[in-house]
Amino acid sequence: MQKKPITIKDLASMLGMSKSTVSRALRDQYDVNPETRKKVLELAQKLDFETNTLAASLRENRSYILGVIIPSFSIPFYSIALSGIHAAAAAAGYNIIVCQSDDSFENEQKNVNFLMKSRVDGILISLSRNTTSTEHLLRIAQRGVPVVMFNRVSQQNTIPRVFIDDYAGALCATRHLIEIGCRRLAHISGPSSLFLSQNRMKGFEEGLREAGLNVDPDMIVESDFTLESGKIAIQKILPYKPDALFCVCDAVAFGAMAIIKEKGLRIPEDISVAGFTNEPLSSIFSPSLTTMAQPIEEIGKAAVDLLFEHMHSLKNSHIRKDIVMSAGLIIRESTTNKTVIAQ
Amino acid sequence: MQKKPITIKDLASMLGMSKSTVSRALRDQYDVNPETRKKVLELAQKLDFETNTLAASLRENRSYILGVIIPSFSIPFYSIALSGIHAAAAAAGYNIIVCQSDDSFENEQKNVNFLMKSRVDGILISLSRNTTSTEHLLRIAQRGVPVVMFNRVSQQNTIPRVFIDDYAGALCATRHLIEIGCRRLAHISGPSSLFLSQNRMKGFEEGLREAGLNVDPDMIVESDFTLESGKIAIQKILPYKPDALFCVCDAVAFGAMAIIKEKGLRIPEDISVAGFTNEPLSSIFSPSLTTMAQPIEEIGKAAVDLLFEHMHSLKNSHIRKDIVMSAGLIIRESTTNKTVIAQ
DNA sequence: GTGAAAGCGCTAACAA
DNA sequence: TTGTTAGCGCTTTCAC
Repeated sequence: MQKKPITIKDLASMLGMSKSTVSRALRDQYDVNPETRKKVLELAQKLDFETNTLAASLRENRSYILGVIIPSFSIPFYSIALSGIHAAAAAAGYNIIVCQSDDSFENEQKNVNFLMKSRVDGILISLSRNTTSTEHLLRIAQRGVPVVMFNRVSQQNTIPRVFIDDYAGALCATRHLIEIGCRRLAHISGPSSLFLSQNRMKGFEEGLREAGLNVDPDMIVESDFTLESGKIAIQKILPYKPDALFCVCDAVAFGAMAIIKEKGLRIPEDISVAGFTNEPLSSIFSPSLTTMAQPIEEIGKAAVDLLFEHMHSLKNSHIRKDIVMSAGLIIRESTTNKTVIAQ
Repeated sequence: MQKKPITIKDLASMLGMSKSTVSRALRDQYDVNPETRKKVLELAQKLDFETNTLAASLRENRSYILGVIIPSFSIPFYSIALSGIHAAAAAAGYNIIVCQSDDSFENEQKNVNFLMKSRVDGILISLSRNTTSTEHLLRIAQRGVPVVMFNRVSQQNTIPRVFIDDYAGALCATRHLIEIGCRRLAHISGPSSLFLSQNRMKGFEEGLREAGLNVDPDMIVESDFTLESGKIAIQKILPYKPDALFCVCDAVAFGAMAIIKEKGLRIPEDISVAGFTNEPLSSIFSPSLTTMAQPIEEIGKAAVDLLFEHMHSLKNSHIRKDIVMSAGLIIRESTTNKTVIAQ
């Protein structure tokens, strides 16, 4: 059973002063006699007093808490992004509540409602795979709670966004594959409902077109970002004998590579493989994985910064709408150009 | 700027009834005229009313929120454990606030204080590497807020714990390495301050003793669970020519294997490698990694269950103290017994 | 520099 | 079944 915690009222009566004086002494923004403050702080320390933030938030009408909604804790990208978000929020005196949608739109709506009920001061969200509308977000934005989408953002840009230029990144990776001599390029895409997947797909297709290559629908298979889905997708593609594979993310590439090796094909000699994200393990996988590196922690930090801009903005000040970052090509063994190496 | 949200008072005045009736109608545990309830719910729906949980929690003296403290979001184990914790908590109508200590004792204490100030109903914690005392936890337990340690638990058992039998797991892995013919066994351990590391180390040592092998201190090097630290540790060990390596976790094993391969040594022919955890990638790493599989989500769920037991327990009821689970050996390529295979 | 008093939004006696 | 009232712990006018 929970014991009744000490309150400022307790402190006040023990010290023979009023609640208000104790309250003021506890924070350092008011004129309080140094003597008085000292006494208060000493007793508070001694009795392990802790301000009830529930009460303070209720009174102040702000909680110093940010809500974060992610598809899943288990996706490495979000683990890292959360570190960045947590750090940036903490630096500004904010704490975070993290919810996961499990890629369900219904859960995502529930998460939003929960965060609203909890009176968070702002919300960061990476959309679920099944989210097709952003009405639930517009609604809360209209209620005055700022929202920022990050990574998995929607196409419509009424709500500020922080994301990677996925189109350019995919184009870059595709050009690289073509430059090293590949001609039969395959792509394992992400869920087609996501703007992010669409853009990486478009970048891939543009890369092919640029080089005068055909886009073969049989060589494009959808995944759900998981290792397992990568394994399944590549099996559908292999019969068409690709000489290169561009994957929507590293995890999918890992799964695909496992199967490719299992079938006795060599990477990169028979098939070159490129991923997207640059997960920690991609540098030590065998072969190490060529990939488009994303500044993950920075994305998290940027999302928090942008949220603060919108939280503190006056009506007429100039604030950023979107922040677009770029991914950088890291060439590793999975796409090494054997001809070049031989020289 | 945040607009004033609708309150029950607003609803009451619009409907011409009292706050309490509205409050009662909104929850379904009171006798309220079905007609009345219907009207209230309809208006609430229409106006997007959302109970202010800050106020409700303050009044009810309970928040329906569990606090979770983990060393880092970026450790895969915790990503998965969080999924389990989140699901188990949600099933019981609880939400979670997650804090990371970044393996700093100071941060851990700050996290505890923050959660106490936020009036969470219970706390789940995996200790930071630098936590040597559990006084901060005993203090809050005494204040009536139940605490459960999971995974990284302390040796002292005043506080309920959920953990793996690390000693038995390590012993099992070590026996396996010896059974396949290895004689010069090395160990990359975790931070020696952690009970978990100590137990895995003891299990390793016992395995050697059982087989009449010496424990060579030069072949035991400490890591901090990261891939990088595994790379560094193995370099110190290689000069002593081990024929087997037992790592405190899979990430460390991945790092070590990368270096072993770089040096031109073969796995498992020259060195067999075993890990601990069974991370998703260990099955598709090259070579795939032999490891002690942990039921990670179940650990998270068990921790939540145990916390609820302590939260709801009457003084005299029988409640569990510790929950100990066991890890299971998964044999893969990194320790394949070549002699056997050749048959 | 300090105190008295009101009120944030909600729930729960107690009355009616 | 519904209303009245008090109060959770805090901050903040407004006096003094």
